[in-house]
Amino acid sequence: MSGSRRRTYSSRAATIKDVALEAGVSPMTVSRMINGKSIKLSSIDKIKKAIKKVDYQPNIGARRLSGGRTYQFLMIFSNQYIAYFSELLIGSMSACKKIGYNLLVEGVGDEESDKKDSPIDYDGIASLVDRARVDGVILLPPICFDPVLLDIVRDKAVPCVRIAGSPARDINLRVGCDSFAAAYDMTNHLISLGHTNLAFIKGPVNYASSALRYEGFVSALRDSGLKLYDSNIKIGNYTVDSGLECTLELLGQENRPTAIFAGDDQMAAGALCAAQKLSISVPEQLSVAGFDGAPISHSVWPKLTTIWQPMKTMGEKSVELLDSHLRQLELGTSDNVRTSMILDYELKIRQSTGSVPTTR
Amino acid sequence: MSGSRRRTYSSRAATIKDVALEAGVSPMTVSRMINGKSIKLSSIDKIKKAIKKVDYQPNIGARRLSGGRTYQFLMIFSNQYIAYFSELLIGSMSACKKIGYNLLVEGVGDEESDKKDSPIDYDGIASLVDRARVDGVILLPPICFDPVLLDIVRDKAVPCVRIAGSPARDINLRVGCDSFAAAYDMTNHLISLGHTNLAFIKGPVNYASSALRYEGFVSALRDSGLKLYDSNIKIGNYTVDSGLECTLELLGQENRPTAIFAGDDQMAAGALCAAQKLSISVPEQLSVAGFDGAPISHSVWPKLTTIWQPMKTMGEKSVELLDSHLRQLELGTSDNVRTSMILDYELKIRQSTGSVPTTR
DNA sequence: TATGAAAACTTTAACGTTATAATATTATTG
DNA sequence: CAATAATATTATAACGTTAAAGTTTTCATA
Repeated sequence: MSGSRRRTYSSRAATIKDVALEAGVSPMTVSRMINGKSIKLSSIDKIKKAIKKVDYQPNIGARRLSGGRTYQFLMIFSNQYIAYFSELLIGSMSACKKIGYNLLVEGVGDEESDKKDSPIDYDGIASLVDRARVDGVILLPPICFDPVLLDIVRDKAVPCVRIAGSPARDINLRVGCDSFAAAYDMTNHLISLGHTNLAFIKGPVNYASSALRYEGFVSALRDSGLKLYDSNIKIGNYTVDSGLECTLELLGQENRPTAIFAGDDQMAAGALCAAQKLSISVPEQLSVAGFDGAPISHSVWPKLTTIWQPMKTMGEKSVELLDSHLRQLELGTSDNVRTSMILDYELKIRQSTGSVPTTR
Repeated sequence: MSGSRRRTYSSRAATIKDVALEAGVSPMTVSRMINGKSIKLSSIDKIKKAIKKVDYQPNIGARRLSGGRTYQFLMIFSNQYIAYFSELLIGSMSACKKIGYNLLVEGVGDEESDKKDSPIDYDGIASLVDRARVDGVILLPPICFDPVLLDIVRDKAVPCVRIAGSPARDINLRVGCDSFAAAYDMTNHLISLGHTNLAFIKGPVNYASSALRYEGFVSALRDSGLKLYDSNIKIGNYTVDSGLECTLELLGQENRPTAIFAGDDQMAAGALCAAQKLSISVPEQLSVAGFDGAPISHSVWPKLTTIWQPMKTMGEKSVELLDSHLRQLELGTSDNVRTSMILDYELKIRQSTGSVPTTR
């Protein structure tokens, strides 16, 4: 009975038993407390103190083994938009660590960004949810718009958070920014610089975010009484190359715009490339704006004026949302769940936008 | 006795017991087999078949609870070089999934890339290794060069893989590319284009990778009998801005180089910015080469000629190396451990390098 | 062939948590 | 205030694996 049987570690981590002993209650009461079940007020205090005193942290292995949960969330991202997710991932991971969860990460789609069609391995995802028995799923854009994937998630009846533009379908957990308002603000920034001939490069048509950003752009123009030329609307696919293509078209036109608002930073970077190719200087002769606040936005020259989104926080919040949702499910408390979280964005004015050229 | 007591899932995952029953041996034999202990040949076959038949996958929670291991690795990266690690991370995660491990991820240093000094929270790391009881640590560059961190890892006696340039100190597990050879090759590529006046932008002096890349450059010059001007060596810090600064200096000189080899892609991107600022066209008037094959290398225009490194594979291999090291430790088999893995790089010739300008 | 040592295997108990069921306490009602 | 209902607590068993100890088999040697 002299201590632990097998552990070779020098020090032993505190267990729930230690807490119980310290607080003078049974281990089960401590467990109930940790899991948010109802507890006598007097006990709550004692247990909290005891937890702090013995520096207790739940053993995830034991929890998983005993309980119905797996204490794992699954984050699904698109291999085509890796840049997007580093910060999100970091945020989610740190939030997971806090609540004693593990985060699985799965990339879907083809890794070559060249290939147009990305055959997603739906069966793979489905079986992953089955085998790994994750307690929740986090869907990153753009796959959070994928109808097949959404159906799978719904069929598996696994809680799911979408990180993205708009509320949609049966999945009601969501973290995002107000894309419409952000695009509206950015457009007004351009208008305030004196631009009257503005162009917009949309993202893929089947992404909800594309539409919202575009609508914000259109609304701002309308509210300022500015005309929107059809020829100033191009459709890209959130890649540098597509931004370059679209911009070449835009700048090759008769009635050339003085400002280009790209639906994301990749395409905005492409726009910069195009301008450079044509020896058009930014921002003197052309203003370029992006969206996302991706790393690339300050790796190019001039640095991109863009809409910065709190990616790390979005990652954190998505985990917290899942967690509170699970608690609600468990307790049977219904309805008063917060299902949607809209976070603040920031309009980052940098060097790629400037006042409208006087002569032309 | 009617089935499981509490699980609410519809189907039950196969356990080691099921395998044992199917194979006609005891669960313990199956366990021993899975953990690489010596087993009779005849049994191996039966058990393998049984595992496949019942579709068995070890329950990580139970393993962790029972055994001495935690089945967790910790990956430590620098917040200042996030772009670096997405692919590495993905590789490591997928390898972890294969061997039933979890991957914790921890960023250190300040997140603002502006700040010059990055106060690393060493105590935080130390306590993380303590509390989380990770079975192994993966150190990404540049923190794999940090002497304090290396000391901590050694003191904790936790197995550690370094992903980086050179073998060093007491930590002998390592995955990387041959930086010297890669830089040598790249330099030869530039020389083969006719350049004779080459410049190099080094990374921070205390990073081993910086030195190796630089040495490769120097050697190639020497082997071709080319002169290396002191004024053509600048020191940056692996950021776009520093690349821009250094390049402005280089191009402001009397004896202006026709090719600039930057120690990494970020600085190479900065070099492109500088050229653009000075209206020097790349590659017509100036060739620029990078190193790493980072995402940014094909987000700029012209696309960067660079040394592509198999980041994803490096991530995978680092996990596999840790795993086999742990097995060796457990079995007591010594010495014949593979401690270092050098992977192939690729010289990606893209648009930022071209033949030496004829007139100047 | 008997003997002992090594190798392969099995039994038992334990890891730390929570589900369930049984018990104790508190609150509510007639 | 007794009786009942509601709430809070506790005891027990189980989750799936592996360490340690005990048992059998295999193999080499006397």
